Amino acid sequence: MYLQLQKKLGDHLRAVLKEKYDLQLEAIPLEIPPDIKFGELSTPIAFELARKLRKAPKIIAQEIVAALGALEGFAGFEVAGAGYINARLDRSAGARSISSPDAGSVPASALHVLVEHTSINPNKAAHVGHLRNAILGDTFVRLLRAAGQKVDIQNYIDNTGVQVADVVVGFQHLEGKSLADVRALLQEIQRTGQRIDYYCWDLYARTSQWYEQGSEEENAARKKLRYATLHELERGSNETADVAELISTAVLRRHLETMLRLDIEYDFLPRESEILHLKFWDAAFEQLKKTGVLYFENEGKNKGCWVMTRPGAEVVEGDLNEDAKVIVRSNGTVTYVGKDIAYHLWKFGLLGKDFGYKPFFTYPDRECWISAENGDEPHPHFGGAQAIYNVIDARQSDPQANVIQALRGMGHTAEADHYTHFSYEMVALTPRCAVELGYDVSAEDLARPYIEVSGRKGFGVKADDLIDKLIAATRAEVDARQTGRDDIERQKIAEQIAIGALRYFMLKFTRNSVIAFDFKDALSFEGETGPYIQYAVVRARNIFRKAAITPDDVLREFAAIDPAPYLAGDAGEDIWALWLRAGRRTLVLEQCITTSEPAYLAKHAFQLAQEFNNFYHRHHILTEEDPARKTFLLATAAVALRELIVVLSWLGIESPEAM
RNA sequence: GGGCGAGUAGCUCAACUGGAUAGAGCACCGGCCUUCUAAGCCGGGGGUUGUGGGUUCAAUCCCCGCCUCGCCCA
Repeated sequence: MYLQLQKKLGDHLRAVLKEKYDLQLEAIPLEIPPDIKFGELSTPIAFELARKLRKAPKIIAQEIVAALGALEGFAGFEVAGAGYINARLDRSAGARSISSPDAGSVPASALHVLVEHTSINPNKAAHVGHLRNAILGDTFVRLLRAAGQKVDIQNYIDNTGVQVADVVVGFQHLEGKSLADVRALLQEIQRTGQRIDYYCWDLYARTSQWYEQGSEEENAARKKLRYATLHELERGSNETADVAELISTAVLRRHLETMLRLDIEYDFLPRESEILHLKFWDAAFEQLKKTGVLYFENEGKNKGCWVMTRPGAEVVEGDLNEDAKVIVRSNGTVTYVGKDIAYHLWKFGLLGKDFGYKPFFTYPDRECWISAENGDEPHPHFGGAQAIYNVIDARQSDPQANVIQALRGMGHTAEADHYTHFSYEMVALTPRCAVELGYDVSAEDLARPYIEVSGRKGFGVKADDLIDKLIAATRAEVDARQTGRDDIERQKIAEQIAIGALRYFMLKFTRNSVIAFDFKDALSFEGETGPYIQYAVVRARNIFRKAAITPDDVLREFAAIDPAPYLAGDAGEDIWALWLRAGRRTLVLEQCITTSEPAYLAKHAFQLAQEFNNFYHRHHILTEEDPARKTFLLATAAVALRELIVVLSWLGIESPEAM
């Protein structure tokens, strides 16, 4: 409702300014005033025009208001303060619009987008940092889909990188295991219900330490082993690569299981191994050379390398650019950014090559595919998107900028413009949390506000441990409250609340704020949390259950009464504020998408719940004696309930039947 | 050394991207369960927005300098 009215007022203002002052303005600032007493929409446009028109803002505002006349949906316009123009809505019409069944619907967009998120190295268990990535990515997918876009979800798997190599070194050289031994171990772990990703978590940390624990000669030999292993993985078709394939695939399955607990699914898992073996790079290299993005360096420290100019760098023609980004090293190996350019050409359908596809993981309602050298037929096709979002932490902004720069340099301007590095800050642990987990914390680290999680050190909170802990905590609460429900019902409610708490916790912070993780905050179910919002849903549902009427029926009855008397004056102010908030959903959705910031929707959900709780406390519905007023109050609850459920679902949070 | 991000209430964070009296949660203090579930509601204290300048009718937000912290690149 808000979004349409805002656009309508903006168009009308633009027309009035054109007519009256012959001014063509592209964007007219429209905002929601800090207090309802200033109306529902306002604009400070008169201040902006004061200089141009050489008149006092107040005079301009008065002239504009006089010229605005009447506009459908609005009750009137007025000048306030030093020159604000405030708009008052027609509250009855507003409430009608918000209560209608198709309120907040958006037209389908033709845009085909690709969101990549999660992308955990398949050599260890997922930790809290990965949870932030996956929850942000999954939520953003839901928002794009809510806006009518067609979205493919990809989870890129670096199965031939140094991290997987390290854990393979651990299996082969620290534990002395053969391919057959590893296979047997996997079966044993499966049989006994253990978690291979947990096993690797410890082994990876041990291996990382092992590289530095020996004498100088030993360490040098170990590092050599590390790179020899890495090269075996990249080459493929050897026992070491087979061990890596077994382990990384098993760990990947565990990651998908972990994420499924949070209701996070994927469509396609492109792997580094196929990017290498299907020679994506060779195709990209030709294009990069042809377009002049890459050039061969003949002198300086990058002599013998293929390099590209960094974004924003000022380069003087003919001068040596020592700061250039190396894409192909002098020994002929390709850097990570080089492979990434090839992969991103594929994402936009510009590479001229495709993956093979095989089914990998079955969800209740669909299949998740994985890349393969020789795929199955038939298969769905991925890639060739018009816009992409890469959910990758802020530390990768440099390489991401390089990939965008390369696309732009190759002439793919539209693609570069629709390439979004959806960046976010890391999740760190508070020193207190680290101590609580039993880690050795140096005095220096104890003084810091937070300590970075490190897979190499085995330092962090594993995702499944956190989820388990959350469910145990919510289960204890549910057991105390829901004495009339059986075990299965209680467990389901406990899981819904636990996941709601976790997802909300990861979404309430804006992306560029570092989360200093602490169990006390993450396990909190009061105040600005997921469970607080879920509780508001349950309260609303209880009203309808006790009243033995459905929200839909109430809204049909509501269509027959005039809400004006209940929304007018000071008495109606707080209820009208709740209706207004309910009418703001698409406005917030649009804001979230244009800024790639799901936190705004999380905040909106909380404020909606807060206003509903306030309303719930102030107006006792079931004992209301005036039937028309009762219908009005029930309709208010129905609208709040509908909005809460929709908004929570966009956040990937379920709305429990009871709490 | 270069680049990016951050610094707001005791703590954790917002502030619709330059607008009206800088807001929430937690913590603390005091009230409210015979009512549609208290995972809730109401009230209270708490601020020189790191710092010095500048632009503007208007700056937490933009520009410049400085101080802290974090992360990348070399």
